[in-house]
Amino acid sequence: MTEEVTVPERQTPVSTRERILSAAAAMLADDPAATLSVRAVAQRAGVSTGSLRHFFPTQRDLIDAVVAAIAAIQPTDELESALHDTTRPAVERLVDLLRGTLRDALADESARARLRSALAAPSSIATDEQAAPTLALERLALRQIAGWVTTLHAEAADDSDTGALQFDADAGARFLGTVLTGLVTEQALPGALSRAAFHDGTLRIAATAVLSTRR
Amino acid sequence: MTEEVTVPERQTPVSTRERILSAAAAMLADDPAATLSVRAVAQRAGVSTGSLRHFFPTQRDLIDAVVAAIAAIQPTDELESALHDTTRPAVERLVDLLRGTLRDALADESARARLRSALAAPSSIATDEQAAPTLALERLALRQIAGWVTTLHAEAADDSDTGALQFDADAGARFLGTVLTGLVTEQALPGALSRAAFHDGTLRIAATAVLSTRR
DNA sequence: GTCATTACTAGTACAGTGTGCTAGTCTCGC
DNA sequence: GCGAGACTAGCACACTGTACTAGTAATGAC
Repeated sequence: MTEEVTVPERQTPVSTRERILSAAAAMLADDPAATLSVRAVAQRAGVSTGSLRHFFPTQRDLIDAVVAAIAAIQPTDELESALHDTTRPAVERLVDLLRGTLRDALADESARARLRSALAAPSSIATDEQAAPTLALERLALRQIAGWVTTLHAEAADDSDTGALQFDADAGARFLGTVLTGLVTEQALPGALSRAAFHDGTLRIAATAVLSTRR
Repeated sequence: MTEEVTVPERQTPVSTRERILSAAAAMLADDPAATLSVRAVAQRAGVSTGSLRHFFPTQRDLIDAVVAAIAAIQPTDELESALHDTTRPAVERLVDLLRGTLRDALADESARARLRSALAAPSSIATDEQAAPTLALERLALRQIAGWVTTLHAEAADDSDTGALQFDADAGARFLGTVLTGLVTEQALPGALSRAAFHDGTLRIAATAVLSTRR
């Protein structure tokens, strides 16, 4: 019998499920473009693939759970407070929010490394299945931007004409996301200094475009 | 055509490369979301994976070649002629031009490689001196876009109010360039397939924004 | 108490993926 | 002839997701 150990450890101090989720989240933090392969997550969590598959029968289930967990933690920036400062034009506020997002992205030292690793991925064609983590996180970010756009657009439409028929906040958010991606990429390219001066102009054009979709 | 057969068949009636490409194109026609796995394409083309890999060392090369072949059906030069096709809305024409530019950029493997290597540079701070080539090429592209914008904007301002005070074509071109950069980058990231559907929407927002700078 | 049902863990097996590698064939220039 | 290079074929490796079985621990019924 021996029973030399494990008396308290026997009953999972942290549940296996928790360990799996936190391992997956850590991997996603290391590399947002990670595929979150079942085996890799299980190994990092220190459990077997069988255990993992008991809680998450399919990879999709795992990814959904991880993204949901991350989404639950999402804190609200102080930038958000500027969102409702109605003393300033809506476009200016949106530009501020975008500028803040851009600044955060550029300030992150590892951002460029992650972008590079994503681009250097061996098979970056990747089926949509493999891209699921990336897409899910992207959707999360876009949802936040879409929230800003919806708020500001409703407000703008309020003090002008009724307008804004069939306004598509998702398309606007996606558009703004693309603009930010472009700015981040350009900033990682040579000659960044001479381009930085144009950021505000570009952001203003983009913000104006999204907030004046009436017509 | 009496002699309907086989005289030239002895020596690869259709080159292996052609067969591979047409097989891949056929598979893409069957299912636009097909993954185009190396083995599946080789089997459908009736060649071995080794042969396929001789012509297309990597899956990326294969897909690029297929996309390029499909894209080649519609040459770019005629896009320019569409610039002055006043029967169509200016925004539509600008979207077409941008779409063509984007397509060319995506089909160009060396463009991706350059983007990757530029981002991989350890300290990409790089003085503006070193960045001279990059900036020169960029200026060239932006000048072309600025030309389009100027032409189309002048036309649009013509049939509406005088407007367009202090219109800045350079800022608009730079903005459009950033959008294109963003799209190219996103397309190199995982999940590109599911994002491609939004390209037109994003380009249309951008084009509209640039061409309606009056106020 | 015993015992059965359930929850969980571990590990293996299979089919599929991209890519590296070697060995063979074939054709062309000398 | 014959050597060099283009081409072809196929296997091996390291991955991937998932199905599957076997074993262990906890829980509840009786």
